Amino acid sequence: MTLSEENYLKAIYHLSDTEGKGVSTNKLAEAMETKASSATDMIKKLADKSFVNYKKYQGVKLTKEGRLIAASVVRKHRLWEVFLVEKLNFNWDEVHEVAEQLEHVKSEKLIEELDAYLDFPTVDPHGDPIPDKYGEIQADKKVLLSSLKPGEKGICVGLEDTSKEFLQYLDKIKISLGIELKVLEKEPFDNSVVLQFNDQQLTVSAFTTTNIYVRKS
Amino acid sequence: MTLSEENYLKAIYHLSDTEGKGVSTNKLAEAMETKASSATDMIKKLADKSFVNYKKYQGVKLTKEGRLIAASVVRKHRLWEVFLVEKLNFNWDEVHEVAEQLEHVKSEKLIEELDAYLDFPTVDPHGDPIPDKYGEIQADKKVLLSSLKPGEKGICVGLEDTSKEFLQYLDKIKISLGIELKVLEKEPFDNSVVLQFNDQQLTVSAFTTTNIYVRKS
DNA sequence: ATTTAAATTTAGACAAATCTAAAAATAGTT
DNA sequence: AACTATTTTTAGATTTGTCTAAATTTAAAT
Ligand SMILES: [Mn+2]
Ligand SMILES: [Mn+2]
Ligand SMILES: [Mn+2]
Ligand SMILES: [Mn+2]
Repeated sequence: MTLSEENYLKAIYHLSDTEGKGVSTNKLAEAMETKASSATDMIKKLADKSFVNYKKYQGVKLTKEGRLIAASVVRKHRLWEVFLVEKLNFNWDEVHEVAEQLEHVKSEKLIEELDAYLDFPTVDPHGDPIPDKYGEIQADKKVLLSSLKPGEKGICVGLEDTSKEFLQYLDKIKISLGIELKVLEKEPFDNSVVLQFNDQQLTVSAFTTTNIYVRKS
Repeated sequence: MTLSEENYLKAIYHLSDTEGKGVSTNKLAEAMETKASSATDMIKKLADKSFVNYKKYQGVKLTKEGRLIAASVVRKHRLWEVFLVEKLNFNWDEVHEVAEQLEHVKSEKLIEELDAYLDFPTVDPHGDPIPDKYGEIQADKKVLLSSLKPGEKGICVGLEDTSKEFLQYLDKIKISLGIELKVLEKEPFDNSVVLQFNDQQLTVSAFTTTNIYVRKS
């Protein structure tokens, strides 16, 4: 596995929705910040190695083998993110670039020992689940904050958008994983929401409520 | 800096003796496990970027800038080796291959935080010094075990050969860094040496005594 | 059912890092 | 000093991953 192959498999993994449709060449190229022709080239190579199933013009789907490799890269990425935050004083908006590099280090022992050293975490610093060594993730019944009705409460357990900008915004308004959010009011006009948490009230935009996952409480 | 450029600079760094002579193309190619023609190609590229001084047929020398980059890679390599041994239960003969990968991860914060997390170690698990962030290493007045005369004692502080085989041999005979070795006898015939340590006596070969560094005690 | 637009693939080129084989330079030896 | 052996460089080819531009296929719209 080359670095590039791993990154493409990871991108296909993230773009694969649960429905049966394959990932389109354009979507893949966009995710990889490259051109569609380059994506086509790589798709062919991955298909040759039978990490993906590919029919011309029909998009790609991961094979069982390809999905395992992709999940293993995601596992490493997220374990390293935990390490950076828990042990090396990184903030949650600083870990991604470094984890992008660390996820490609090859050593079975390294990742298993790291997992143990971190006490077998199940989620990364952004609330995303960490696949086990067989590529399995235990699904969490989380819902978007925007789905809560006024009066309902939920614990913040994850994010849809994990961009640096959004993470820094959440830092600023003091929303972090584990915090309990109560929906006080919804403004039908623009779908903004008044939240209560930490003994304060704050109005947030529809963007914010559709990018935060909660477990109802 | 590409991965390949970093590895070549590191190889030149390790091959540079204190005398003024440059590193020969053949020596460099051998160290990189590649062909001389490939080494020449890379030397030209590094010279273009002024990381080395190069005159055809005269070998290469690192410039100040090249030496700093090489030292930084060595610093990362050795810090990661410490991490693997101290935190992740690696043995000293298992760390090198993984450190070869980790040394190329780019993040100023990562390496400085790792350094602090490890409590600013000065040597790696094999006793090799860790350059500081400016590429400086404080030289240790260590001598080869073979230079001790019968009756003299020394603390084991480093190794010349850090191959897996030698490390595993040292594990087997229970010699590790920090242990005190006393030379009881030298056999002129084959330069084998009778050592006393840990309340036991053991005869070791000339190879062993010329690949262990001690600080006289 | 054509025509137009969008998505996708192909063809050909390029940079990085490597190789083999051949040429050139240096070092060692008579 | 001339010849030989070794070292080093050059020339040309190869692989990987990328690009642009053109051709092809599919989807959408008359
Ligand atoms: Mn990430
Ligand atoms: Mn994450
Ligand atoms: Mn090492
Ligand atoms: Mn070492």
